[in-house]
Amino acid sequence: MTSPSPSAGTDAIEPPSGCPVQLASDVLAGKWTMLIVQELLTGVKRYSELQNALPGISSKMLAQRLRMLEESELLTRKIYATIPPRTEYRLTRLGHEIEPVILAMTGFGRKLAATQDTDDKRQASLPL
Amino acid sequence: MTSPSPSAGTDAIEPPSGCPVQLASDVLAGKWTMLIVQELLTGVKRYSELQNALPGISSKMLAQRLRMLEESELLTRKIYATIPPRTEYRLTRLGHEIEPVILAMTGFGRKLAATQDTDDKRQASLPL
DNA sequence: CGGGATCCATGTGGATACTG
DNA sequence: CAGTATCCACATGGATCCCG
Repeated sequence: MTSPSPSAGTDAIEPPSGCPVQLASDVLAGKWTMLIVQELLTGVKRYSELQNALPGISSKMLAQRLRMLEESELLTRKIYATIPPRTEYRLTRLGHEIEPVILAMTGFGRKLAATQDTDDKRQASLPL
Repeated sequence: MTSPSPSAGTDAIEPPSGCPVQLASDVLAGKWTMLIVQELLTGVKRYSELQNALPGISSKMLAQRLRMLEESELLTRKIYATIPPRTEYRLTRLGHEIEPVILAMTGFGRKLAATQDTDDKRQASLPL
């Protein structure tokens, strides 16, 4: 990335297959995935806690995303066979590696919001 | 994030609306968006260069994403009304702010790949 | 409480063809 | 070269009902 050599021989093109960015966004895609991870980043959460923290999510989507993240080994599920049942979701070590992504997206999201805020025409002709 | 206080009074819940992460992933979502930005991060690119660098993308998707990114002020389009026509795409300053996100995702993507690689049962019982 | 199953509306994205 | 237009297949995701 940092080597600006346009005609380097070793890196042919860089197809989507095998591209780390593609792998990551493949797993993190989906409307709620990032938000779920963001919640889990603050600690262990139960199913109902997640559902409560994510206003608007349906139980289907929550369960689905949770399962996806589990299959990708980003979180673990701990089931307490009690009555009433209780399930705890906890990020794995790999799951915690998502934090820099969340952080970066938070930073960018803020700049995006700030830009759209100061977006009125008063200085639309600012140089690039 | 770093304050583990579960019952802090100032942060009620954090609905998806207004959440920076949601804003960012809203703009960066889409199958090819990240890859396009990644290409543009290395410098100015023409339409055909992008299409060439992104094997499998259709002209429709490329144009569509490019327009989206332009509307979000993440890139600018410079059209040369020559024959044959020539269009150059260049990230804006705001667009370059995506780089940390790409970098973070690259890092995570690599760890993901490495984990899936060393995923055979030989040490499935490693501690979290 | 923590889901699974089903149905369905919409969005996303691919293929193809056409244009300035 | 740099797109646009149209059609269509499939994936995403919401609503609702049901179950252990």
